[in-house]
Amino acid sequence: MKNDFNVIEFIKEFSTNCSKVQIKNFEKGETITTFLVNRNQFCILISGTADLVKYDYNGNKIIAERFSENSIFGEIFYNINTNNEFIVEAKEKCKVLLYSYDDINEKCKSNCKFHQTLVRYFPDIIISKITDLTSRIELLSRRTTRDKLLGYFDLLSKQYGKSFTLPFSVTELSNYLSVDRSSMSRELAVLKSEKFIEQDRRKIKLLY
Amino acid sequence: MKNDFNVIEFIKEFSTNCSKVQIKNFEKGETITTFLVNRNQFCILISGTADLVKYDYNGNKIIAERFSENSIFGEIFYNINTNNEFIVEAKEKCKVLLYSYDDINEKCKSNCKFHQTLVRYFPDIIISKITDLTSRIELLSRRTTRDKLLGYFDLLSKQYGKSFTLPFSVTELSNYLSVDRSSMSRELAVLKSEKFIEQDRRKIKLLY
DNA sequence: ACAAAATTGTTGCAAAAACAACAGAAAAAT
DNA sequence: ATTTTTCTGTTGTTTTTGCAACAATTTTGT
Repeated sequence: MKNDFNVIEFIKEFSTNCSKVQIKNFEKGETITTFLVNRNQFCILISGTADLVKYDYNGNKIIAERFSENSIFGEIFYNINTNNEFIVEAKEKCKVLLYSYDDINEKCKSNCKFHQTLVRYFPDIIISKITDLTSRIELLSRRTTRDKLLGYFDLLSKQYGKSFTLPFSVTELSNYLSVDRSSMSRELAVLKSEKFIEQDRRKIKLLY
Repeated sequence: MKNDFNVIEFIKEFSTNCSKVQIKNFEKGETITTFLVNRNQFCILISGTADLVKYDYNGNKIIAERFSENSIFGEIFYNINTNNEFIVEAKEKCKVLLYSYDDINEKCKSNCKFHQTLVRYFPDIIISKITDLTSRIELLSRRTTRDKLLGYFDLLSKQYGKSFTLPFSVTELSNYLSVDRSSMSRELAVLKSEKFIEQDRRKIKLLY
């Protein structure tokens, strides 16, 4: 029940005339939304890839989260108190569902299929998001670049096995792990020289 | 609706004879639960303080999250795939509600008040958890100890103003920010010498 | 009230990460 | 097809962090 639910199916079901839903398309590089004012926006990425990014005062880019098909995001999940400007950037063509979330139980006038399905599955959708965030916290709490890399490779290997292609470019990965790119590159070189991994750009093979 | 909801009230309302709910007490230092097997446990901290902790292979303690009254936690929020052992430790006397979560819509036989309320408010409860986790990610993604400290002080000052008492001991704070205690202590000394803050143990005053 | 244990602040030193600059490779744009 | 831009790997240098050890203070336990 929890894992075989496909948001896409859910999207297909909703009646497109639901007054509280908008579907928008974005081109690569466009800003999908910013987390500045509290519009209670709740979004589902129907297709494409997007990043939740922030720039610190040094100009370092931080990729706080990466969204892919079926990911959920939006202002409702973000504490607007902080004075950090987050931006959701489309990495490629994206189709996004935008929903104005006030209360899960507040439906549109017609109580359409979309709302019925949303109420039914929202808890599960959102629990899996928490799961993701918890893993992310575990990763970021690691102290060394090496541990972050190995921890991240671990997560990927659970899904794809010993050989996989990073969902990030090397530069983006460093932003995702919140470390300096060249330092990370140096650490990758060490891991290679120690025969822990093979790596060529995005292609990684774990040798342990 | 979202923010004035009090889980305690919700607890008071539920009929204690709900077959899917357990209430347990824990003494300081006791392990409330571990995230090792997938029992789909969902917990609410009714009173007390507890930490979600992990120890890395160097013996460094990591406080992944701190729970206080009304916090929710449990295995359902944790990706059991990772080979990291997390423990929820009681920091003081704790009263905990344990609920076996299969599906939010699967109620007990009597469809008691607890289940009615849970279904009604679960989305809001859980959204506020995501908000907390997102802030935490922002904090951990900061690269320097100084930025982490200032970022954390920022969060606290939003709530308490320029003067406040840390909810952590200095040692615990370093575990929470995932930095070395002595390094953090050194950085605090620098912030003091630069007249950015005043600090004496848990007492902090921001001078900016 | 006293002893034991834990916490705190400090410092020297070693290790790691950030910063900066550069050349070659790949990707994107025209 | 060619130019421009971005990405990648590398390395020297500086800065920051981690580690270790210690004394002083505070908290805890008996």
